[in-house]
Amino acid sequence: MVELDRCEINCIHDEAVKAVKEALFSEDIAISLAELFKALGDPTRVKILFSLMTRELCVCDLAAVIGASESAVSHQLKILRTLRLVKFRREGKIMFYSLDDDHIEKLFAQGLEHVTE
Amino acid sequence: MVELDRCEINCIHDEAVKAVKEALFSEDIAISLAELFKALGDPTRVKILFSLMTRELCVCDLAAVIGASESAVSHQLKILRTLRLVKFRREGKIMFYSLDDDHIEKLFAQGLEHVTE
DNA sequence: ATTATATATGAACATATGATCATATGAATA
DNA sequence: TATTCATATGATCATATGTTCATATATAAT
Repeated sequence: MVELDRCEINCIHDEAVKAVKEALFSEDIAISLAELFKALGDPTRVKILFSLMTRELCVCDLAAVIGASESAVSHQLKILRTLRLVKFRREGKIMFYSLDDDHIEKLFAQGLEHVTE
Repeated sequence: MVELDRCEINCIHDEAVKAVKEALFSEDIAISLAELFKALGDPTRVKILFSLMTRELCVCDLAAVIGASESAVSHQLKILRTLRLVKFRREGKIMFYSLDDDHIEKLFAQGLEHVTE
């Protein structure tokens, strides 16, 4: 608040701030977006999601593929489920997980472009 | 390790694990990808980046637009700079920040699709 | 019914993160 | 060159995060 006052007098470019503020999406959307990206922001979850891009897998297989404990994988799957990034179906004792939609593929493709360029 | 042994006997679908393991990218890439997404996984940084999609802005303007302290913005800009998500140019005392490439726009577009559907 | 198996969940712990405050830097101006 | 201003940085602290271990649940098999 105090800083805003000082700033308005000295440095702020008023029209720029006003214009950008109007274009800025809502707090809610910013938080949702951040939550989505945060879910993708962990190596274990990245590996889980990338593994599921090939085919559906059970928790045990996922753990073996990415080299993590089944408990750790299960915990991370819960986060991915909450954000509707993965879905699952039960077959007896086994839960098969798969990607919930194709957004992840596209996000990964974009992300890889940035990372590998 | 112990769990792997137990698992191999009981639950693992060997060919599936083998196939997916081969398709899986390297540990390094997984970590880089996670770092990129993690950088996008914070409301303050999301707002900064989205603001910069409209036009270049100085630290002071950014702080005013998103309603955060200039110090907080500066700290976050450092993270974004490290990951080559933003670039900057100096004009006297003022630093103007802008997006470093167009990947962020595409990532945001994809992310918004998921979040708002 | 009892046991085994696949997965889920809760508690605990170490580490990471983001904001704030104080201070430092670097450029313009008096 | 002394001061002011815009930004950067370091320290600190409260909170969040991810793993592990122990335990619970749900299904299948005996």
